[in-house]
Amino acid sequence: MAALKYSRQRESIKEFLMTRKDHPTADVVYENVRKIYPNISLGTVYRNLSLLSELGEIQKLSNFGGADHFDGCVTPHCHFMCKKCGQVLDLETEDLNEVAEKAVKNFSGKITECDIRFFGICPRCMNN
Amino acid sequence: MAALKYSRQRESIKEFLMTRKDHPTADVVYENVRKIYPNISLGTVYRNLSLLSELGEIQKLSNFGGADHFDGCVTPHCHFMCKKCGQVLDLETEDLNEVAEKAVKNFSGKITECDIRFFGICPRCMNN
DNA sequence: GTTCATGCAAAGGTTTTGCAGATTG
DNA sequence: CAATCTGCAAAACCTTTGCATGAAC
Repeated sequence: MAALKYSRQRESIKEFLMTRKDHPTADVVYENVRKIYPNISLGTVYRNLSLLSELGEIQKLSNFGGADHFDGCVTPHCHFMCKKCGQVLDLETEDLNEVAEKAVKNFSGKITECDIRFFGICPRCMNN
Repeated sequence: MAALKYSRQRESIKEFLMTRKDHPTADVVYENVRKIYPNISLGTVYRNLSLLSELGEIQKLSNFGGADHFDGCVTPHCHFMCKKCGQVLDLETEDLNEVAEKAVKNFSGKITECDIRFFGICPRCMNN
């Protein structure tokens, strides 16, 4: 496995994700990190987002529809997507993964992960 | 809203999906329906898969990484994706959506849907 | 004959990749 | 100096769309 070397771009991407409580797409990350490193390329952003999520330092939220979203917070929690504005929010829930895995019947494979997502209208869109 | 007209292509796409218990991607649907209608185009397959899922006659599973998968069975059930072979399978579970929605705390928006997905190793890959 | 569906091909959006040069250790 | 990372651009991938023709009603 390749050794990891420091890169200021990667550091900046991670820092940016930490400061956001929404869950930006790669493109949004790119636009923002570009304010600090104007020459950074989209390819580098994608490469580092992939790398960071393999390392478990960020979370990749695949397929809430269009582009992937990224979450700087890796403690397990559920997500909610607003069908009106497309925003992805964190949800506070009771511990669900255990419950979910217990609910599976007659399966002879091995379950290693469970992902629960909610859809609906977000608080902000409720008032419009 | 536009009136719906019969098309043998749409019929064939739906029939094909009904006979499959796995959850093929648009591309697999295309390859198979092509055996019956060699001139059908990928665009038509996509258009009809979209239409059928809007009509509620099939289910679109856009949550598993790469291409979308389609399920001819519309009764609610959970899905499992094998991390080794990429196959998407049905899972038999207790009724979970209700449990899940009750577990949400302190949320002032409105939840209309909940989607639970499982990942791991499928029975077939366990034996290899 | 009007409307909708099709086939084709081009374009759209998102993500990955090859490569030469820059950076890190 | 060797290994990794970057910027750039091209390509890959999946899906949607415009348009002229064909099928359904």
